[in-house]
Formats: sequence, C-alpha cells, structure tokens
Amino acid sequence: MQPTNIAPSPEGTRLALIEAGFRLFGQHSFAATSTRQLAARANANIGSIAYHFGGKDGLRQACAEEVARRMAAIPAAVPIQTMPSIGEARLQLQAILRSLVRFLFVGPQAETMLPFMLRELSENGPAVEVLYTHMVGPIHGRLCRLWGAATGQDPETDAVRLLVFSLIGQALYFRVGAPIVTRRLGWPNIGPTETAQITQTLLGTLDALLAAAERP
Amino acid sequence: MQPTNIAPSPEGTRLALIEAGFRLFGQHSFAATSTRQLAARANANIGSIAYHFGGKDGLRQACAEEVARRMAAIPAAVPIQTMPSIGEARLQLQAILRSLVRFLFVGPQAETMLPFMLRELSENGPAVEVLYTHMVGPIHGRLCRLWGAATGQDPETDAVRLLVFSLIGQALYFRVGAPIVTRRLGWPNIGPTETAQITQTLLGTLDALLAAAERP
DNA sequence: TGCATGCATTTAATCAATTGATTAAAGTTG
DNA sequence: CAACTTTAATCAATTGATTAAATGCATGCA
Repeated sequence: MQPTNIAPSPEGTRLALIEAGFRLFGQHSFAATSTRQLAARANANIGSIAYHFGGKDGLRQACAEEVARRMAAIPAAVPIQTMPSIGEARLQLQAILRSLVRFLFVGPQAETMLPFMLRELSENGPAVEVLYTHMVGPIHGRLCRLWGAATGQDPETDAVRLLVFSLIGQALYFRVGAPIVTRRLGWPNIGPTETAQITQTLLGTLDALLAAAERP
Repeated sequence: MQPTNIAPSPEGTRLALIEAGFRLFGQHSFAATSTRQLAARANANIGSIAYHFGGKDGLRQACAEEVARRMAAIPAAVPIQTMPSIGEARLQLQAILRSLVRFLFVGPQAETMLPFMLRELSENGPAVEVLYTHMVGPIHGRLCRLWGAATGQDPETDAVRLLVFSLIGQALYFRVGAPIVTRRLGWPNIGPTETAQITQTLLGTLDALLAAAERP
C-alpha cells in the first residue's frame, strides 16, 4: 500500500475536526463520541462533519489517513545502512529503541495521536491497516534485519521475529499499561526522568538478549 | 481492598447478563453496546438489567466484581515458597511466566473475560481497580521477590520493578497486539503451537536477563 | 393432596433524551 | 457574480430507563 496520494495537509475547520477526532475518539471511543462533542471541540458546526467527511465514519477514516500522513513524515530518524558491521548494528538497534520510546512518550503526537491509534487497534478500526503498513511493518522489518546483522542469525525466522516483537512489546506495554505501572512505582506521571528509566530498562534487556545470542 | 464480601456466584439470568457483558463490552465497548443487545444475547428482557443491576453501569460494575471472583479462584497455580534457593527461584519464575501465557491464551476466560479487562484498562473503567489489586499487584510483587531471590538484587528497587514489568509486558503485548503479530508471522490464529513458540521466546528472554544479572 | 398466599422475577409498553444525518438558507471569499 | 463553506432547524431512529401487569414458584394451611 502506497502512502496514499499526496493529499494536502488539512487546514481550518477540516483540520480542527480531525484533531478533535484524535482526542475524543482516543480518549473515549468512537461510539462514545457524539458528532456534537466533536463539533464543539473543533469550534465547528455539526453539519461540517457531513460536509467535509460525509459523516462520523468519514471523519474516523480521515483521522486514520492523517496518522499515515504524519507517520510518513518521520522517515525513521535513524539513517539506514545497507551493510552495517556488528557493532554498528548494535548501535542502531539501541538508537531505534530510543526513538521508539521517544515517539511513545514525548512530543505532542504522543498526547493525542497515540491514544487514537491504540484505541483503533483494540477496536480493529480502519486505522489498524495504516498502523501496520506505515509503522509496525517497517520498524519491525528493519529491527529484524539489524538483529540478523548483529548476531548472524537469519532475520526471516519466526524465532527472530518473535524476539523483535517482544522487544517492541515491552516498550508498548509501558505506554498501554501506564496507569498500572505508574501506580506500582509511585510515579506521579511519566516525565523525562521516568522516560529515561524506561529507556534504560529496555536497553538493558536488549544487551542481555544480544549477549545471550552471542554465546549459545 | 478485600476480595469483597463472599457473594454467591450468580446464576440464571443474572449470570447470563454478566457473561453477555463480558463478551459485548469487550468486543465492542461499553458505550457501543446497547442494553437491547445485552438482553438479546442473554436471552433476557431489557428490564432485567435494571432489575438486577440498576442499569447499564451497574452491569458493568457487576462484571468487574465477577472478574474479581474468578481471579480469586486462581490462587497462583504455583505454590509459594518462603525462602527458595537460587535454582528454585529461577524455576518458579519460569513456571509463573508459563502460567501467565496459559492464562492469556488458553481456556474459556481468555476468550471473553480478558478482552473485557483490556477494554476496561484502556477506558480506565471500574475494573481497573480490580485488575490491579487482584492480578497485577500480587503477580508483580511475587515476581519481584523471586527475581530478588534468583539474583540477589533488592526486590524493592525501581530497576527490578521495571524489569519485571517489561517481562510481563512482553506477554501482554502478544495478547493485545495479536492481530498484528499473527499477520506479520503469517499465523492463522494463536493455537497451541503458536502459544508454545511465544512461551519459548519469553523464557529465552528470562534466561538472558538472568544470565546478564549474574555477571554484571 | 389441593389450593391459596406471598414473594421474586420476567415481560411488554411507554417515556424523554440523545443520536447521526439532512436540508435550505445565510455567509464568506476571490 | 460564483464557488465554496458555514449555519440553524428539523428528521427519524435509537438510546437507557421506567412502569404496571403477568408469570413462576416455593411455602403454608386445610
């Protein structure tokens, strides 16, 4: 699936409605959000939703497409190297893990877009397709190749793919299970300090797994 | 919080409605489920919901309490040992991880109760409290103590707690992200074979982390 | 046993409120 | 003027809740 045709970034009422969708769909759920709530938060009229998107479902779809648009603009902060050495591969694995945590916990998109995507995931909504092709797929594939380069294992193995998933999964869990984790650790919220601790934990696991892969 | 007073296990219409709540609240969402859908699936009348639970919110609450009831009946399949040796601690860590995966992917409760709980988690619903006090809290605490016994580290450390969370998180991720994982690996679904593979991956990570903790 | 009593539960009908969608008119901009 | 956009009013449909009546069912008494 291509990054869809190059649609212009939305403006004005259209954009405001999409951002209202991010927040409200993510915070509550698609079904629990009324068109009136959406219009109110976007300072728009109820009819605008039908005019711009054809209806509530259309707005949801537009939100998904906007996610794709913005994710395409993050072309993996880490530059791609075709034939990295073992050491370079390890460094890149670490760098990607760092940027994943950053994406999950820092910045404005983490505030609205991410809850929206997670909600879509749990409802098997139309954004799942986008999430997979633009984010999970590429990142996972690249991590598998890097893992192969760092350990000499075949990247196309179920074992490697599962291992990489469990690596990503740890990071995602801290995001999804944030209310539980913060409570257990007595954290007030997940700020820079806490993010750093999470990053350290994940990098530690990566190191341990790499060490274990070295001496079988 | 105590396991609430010893309420009798629900029967008949009451039980049918609760099970309809598990399935429908979990599959769609609380807001997206109508009382008529609930009554239909339970082969009951709409009014029964108000009669037994006072309303839709009451049914949700009753579902949460039923989760607590059933989880209390699973008093950690693994027997508690007060002073396990290093080797015993490792074995118990493995055993608990296994039983966690089993709980997540096998059995009837995994089919209905678990989606309900995950949904409640993402909506910060009333079942989160139950989920924490009866499941996450005890399991996490025990894993931390076992980790301490197996490695000599202080179980009350943020580092250990985060590490244990990342261990649990891997397992939970495979459950939450199942639609994505199965797609990437070309799995038709998550059956016994796939569950075994997931278990192996998690146990491998545990071994690697334990090995890393041994030689700092 | 036969029957009446009393309580618990279920049923069908109705309620006001809210939902998403539609429409024609008014506004805005180039 | 002509297009694009926004507005306010109205629509039928669905929502959760409520009500009074009907049903089931065990118990007590003759």
